[in-house]
Amino acid sequence: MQPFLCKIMIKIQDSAYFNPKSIFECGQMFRYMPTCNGAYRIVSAAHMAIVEPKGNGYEIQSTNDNYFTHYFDLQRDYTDICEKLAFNEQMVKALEFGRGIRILAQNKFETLISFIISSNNHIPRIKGIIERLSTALGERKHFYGFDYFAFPTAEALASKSEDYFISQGLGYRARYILETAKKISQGFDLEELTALSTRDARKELCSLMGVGSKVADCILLFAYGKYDVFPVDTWMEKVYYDYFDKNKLSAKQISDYFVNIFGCLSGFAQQYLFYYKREQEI
DNA sequence: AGCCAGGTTTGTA
DNA sequence: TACAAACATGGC
Repeated sequence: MQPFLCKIMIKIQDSAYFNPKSIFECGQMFRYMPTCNGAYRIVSAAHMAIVEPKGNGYEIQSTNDNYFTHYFDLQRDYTDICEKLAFNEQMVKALEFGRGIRILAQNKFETLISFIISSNNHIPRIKGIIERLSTALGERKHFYGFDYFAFPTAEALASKSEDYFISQGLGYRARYILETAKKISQGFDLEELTALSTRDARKELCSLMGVGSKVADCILLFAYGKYDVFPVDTWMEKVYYDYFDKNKLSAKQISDYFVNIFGCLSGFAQQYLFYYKREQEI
């Protein structure tokens, strides 16, 4: 501890487009814990941050300010995005409801594994499984009196057995996690995909066990900053039929329908709609 | 008590 | 290419 040093921290002066509840609970990340008075403790990869209200904005204390400045996508102007996404009445409502959402720039491996776990699964359960794996296999860390566990490395996951992951409640996803962790630890380079087109990067991600088009789109959106994707899950199918059109379409067709409308801002549109719809019906 | 979840894999035509 | 069954688990 160095109590005499002034701790550098991130200050959010204008909270018009920064709301921790919206950011963390909109379904893009799973390692968050609401504490009190609108504050949150979060873990991303090997880093931890504490986000708390201060004055008209927020203060973020973290293990790595550079990491979280990028993570929160703080340089982006969301005023412009929200203006362009106001396509219809339901979009306006979703934008108003989720005003403080920001699409996070998350760790690629953590996002890959987390969204393999997410498939055909409930968010509360996904959170539980991820915390269990992190506690068991992640490096123990310490920050401001809090113990936390880094997200497990590919090597740490690859060193376990399929039965181990079944014992952790992963069900039939146990095999997917093990196979994909092995592939990553054996040299499959997630960073290399950054330079590829969205289409090519998606194809590469889909070559990993447990990654289909929806999970791939979530990884592209939440970890690669590729915003020209529109992940379609059961909630987004409801959004399509309730707010947009009644034509019976496949998930792939629904995704294409929305990308055709929202283009390079599709990922943002999807996230506002997901948060809005799920919070209405949950 | 069943339904369902931020779907993918595998098999079939 | 398109469609359907199988799939483990547990929160609600």
